[in-house]
Amino acid sequence: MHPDPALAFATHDHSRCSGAAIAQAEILMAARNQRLTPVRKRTLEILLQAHKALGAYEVLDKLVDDGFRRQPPVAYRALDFLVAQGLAHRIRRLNAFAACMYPGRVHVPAFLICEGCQALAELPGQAVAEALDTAAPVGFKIDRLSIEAAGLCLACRT
Amino acid sequence: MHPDPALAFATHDHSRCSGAAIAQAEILMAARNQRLTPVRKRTLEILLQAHKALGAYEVLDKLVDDGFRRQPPVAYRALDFLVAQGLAHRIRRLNAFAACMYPGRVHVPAFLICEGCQALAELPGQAVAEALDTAAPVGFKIDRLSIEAAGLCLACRT
DNA sequence: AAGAATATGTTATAAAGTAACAAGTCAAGA
DNA sequence: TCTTGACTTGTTACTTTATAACATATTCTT
Ligand SMILES: [Zn+2]
Ligand SMILES: [Zn+2]
Ligand SMILES: [Zn+2]
Ligand SMILES: [Zn+2]
Repeated sequence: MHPDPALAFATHDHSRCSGAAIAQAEILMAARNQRLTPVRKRTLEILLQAHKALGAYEVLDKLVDDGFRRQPPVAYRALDFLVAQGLAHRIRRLNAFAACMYPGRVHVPAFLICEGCQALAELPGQAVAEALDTAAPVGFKIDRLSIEAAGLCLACRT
Repeated sequence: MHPDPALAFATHDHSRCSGAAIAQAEILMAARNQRLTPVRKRTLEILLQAHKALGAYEVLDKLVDDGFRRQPPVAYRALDFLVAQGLAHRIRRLNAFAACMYPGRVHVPAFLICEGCQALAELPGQAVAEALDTAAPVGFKIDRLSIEAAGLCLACRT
């Protein structure tokens, strides 16, 4: 994943994308009295370093490389924690997870998924959410919103 | 599912909702030289008569009552056909399916899911899609879009 | 009637996600 | 310091969701 949606589909030095995010997550979790334990931290790193959304079992495979056991709850617990804390999002179209690009900030995530290169971009979807609120019947109160678009990025179309 | 989103969360005579839709599907499939075979037709009826989105295995259970065999491909094939023809939509948040309320018409479906009563409403999401297109990076071409909101309808909030 | 395309029957398996309970860790209060 | 309670992890087993693969049947075209 990439902090700048415009760069998500462009080649770039990706290693720098994830460095600061971990540090920020540490601060955020300390402020909330939540524990960013080794599995959780490593899971977040794995998501941050990926160029795409990762399935729980893909994450699990990478956790195994770090000495954790290959058992689904290991991955799901860590992922569920990250999602609950807003450090990651679930991408339902893909049965997958991705690190949040705006951790600690109130936002409505919207995702663009390139079906050519699998790259994923998270956009601020506030305007999208407002358009939906306008269209919704009076009285319906939206709690959680998934906005997921599949398509082709500029590079993959040419 | 309900033709009028405003009525989706209100009690009403539901049997009338599905009657015309089947006839329209027949016409539409004939026009496209597609075959609305017995399983497919029955599957569509099942979706139309439900007050909520149905999982493939829920559909399968109902197909069994009609004499079809309880084998996953039976349900998935029929559902996949309906989705491909735009007669049904897949609701990814729920791993479920729902009959389309605007079959044969070009539209961007947006869904409201009540977590109290499980009722589902399909709204025209064109405005929502335009808001997302505006927010997307230049060059990204959206093919398919999922807009799914979970929340509480008026009745379930009170 | 023959051949091609489409649809269905059937078996088996893959992929994704969760329940349940035991055991360990940690930090606050007695 | 010891105890207690909350949280976290280890582990087994299982449920739910979805698809691959191949045989058979039906329908459409020539
Ligand atoms: Zn986010
Ligand atoms: Zn691409
Ligand atoms: Zn529709
Ligand atoms: Zn409701």
